[in-house]
Amino acid sequence: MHNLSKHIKELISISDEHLDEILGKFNEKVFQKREHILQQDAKVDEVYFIMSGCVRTYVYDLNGEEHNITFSMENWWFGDLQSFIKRNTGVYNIQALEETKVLSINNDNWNLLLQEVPAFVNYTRILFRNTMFTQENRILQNLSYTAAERYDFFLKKYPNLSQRISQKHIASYLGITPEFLSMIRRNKKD
Amino acid sequence: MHNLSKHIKELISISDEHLDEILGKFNEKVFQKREHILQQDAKVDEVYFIMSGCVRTYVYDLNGEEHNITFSMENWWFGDLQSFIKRNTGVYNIQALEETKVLSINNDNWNLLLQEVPAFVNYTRILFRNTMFTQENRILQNLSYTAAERYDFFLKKYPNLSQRISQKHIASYLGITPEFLSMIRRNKKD
DNA sequence: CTAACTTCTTAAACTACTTTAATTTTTTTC
DNA sequence: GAAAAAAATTAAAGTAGTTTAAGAAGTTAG
Repeated sequence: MHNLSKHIKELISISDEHLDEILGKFNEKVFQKREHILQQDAKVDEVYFIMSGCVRTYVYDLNGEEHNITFSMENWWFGDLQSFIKRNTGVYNIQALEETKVLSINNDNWNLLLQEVPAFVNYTRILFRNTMFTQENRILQNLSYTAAERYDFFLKKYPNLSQRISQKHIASYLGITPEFLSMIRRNKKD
Repeated sequence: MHNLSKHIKELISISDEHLDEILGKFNEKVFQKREHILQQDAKVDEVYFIMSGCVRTYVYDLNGEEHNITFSMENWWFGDLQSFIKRNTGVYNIQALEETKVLSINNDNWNLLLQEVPAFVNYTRILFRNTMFTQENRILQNLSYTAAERYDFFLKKYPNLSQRISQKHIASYLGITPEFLSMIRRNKKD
């Protein structure tokens, strides 16, 4: 449970009892490489904190093409939060890209913690806030920069991810084809 | 102060005393059409809730071109929240597109409310969460759809905004040139 | 260790979107 | 209410990114 307590303590101040109360609501799970953790239209009852490994969250567009919305790795949260909170069936697909160890929490326990542990309200508040900032920057980049520039930003922001994830998936995350990413990489060498 | 109390009550349950404590920390302000509310590199000490009117938030890219990141109108919050919270100078420019009446709250009062009114923590938590969801959907749309499709989504999501805001600004928000938006509109008529 | 499969690269033809520039329409200002 | 300024339209030429297709390199499974 070590990673998660560290993550919580980095964002808020909290007593050890409250921390234990939070940690007690989580279960450990392991997903194999290529295994699907969530599927579109399926029930969503959990969100996840990653201990080790890496996942991608993606959607299908109207032509049935996949688009990677986000990658998540060690010490990140992931899940279909919109569906989890609104109690709808899922809109995202989430797949493990490596063997991935997580801590999961279900909806009942999530709501219990929100009611009983004010520090958890504050922790998730800061989580949401930080995610909001990250997304704001991504929207800004998509509006303002070319694919080659966005690829450079990606490499700088997630230097180790680019070694762990196929270029096909990175291209999809950047909103371009794998062929065009390949061309960008060739041009960078000169 | 009516709009804001309504907005708060729609998102959380709260006592009248706590609501008054929150509302007491705000000031009314009016910005004229075309007036700048925030400028990049300037000090950011306030965030805003809109009573009436409409603003745009934009950045300059490396070529000095403007890009509209977001429009905000009645009953929405706006501001350079990243800079506000991190106590940095601003990265966004915000301009009133109409005469705009707002309630403003400064950083000291914001932090006071977070410390003294647990309901305010919860309220801002839900604000951040909803913004996160909106941004997630926008990223998804930018990855998956053509400019013409994104324009349709925009019209459906903000039907009245398109009458209040110039096409130049809508084009910038969609990440295309005004000329191309003009062509999209012409093709829609046939 | 080899076969089967998936990913990556290259290149040529194509399309969505941009750029430039000129004209028309709308809005602002005095 | 006329003059000036800003926004919208149109069209032609140009460019960033896609599509298609084929071969090379890397990964996975038996």
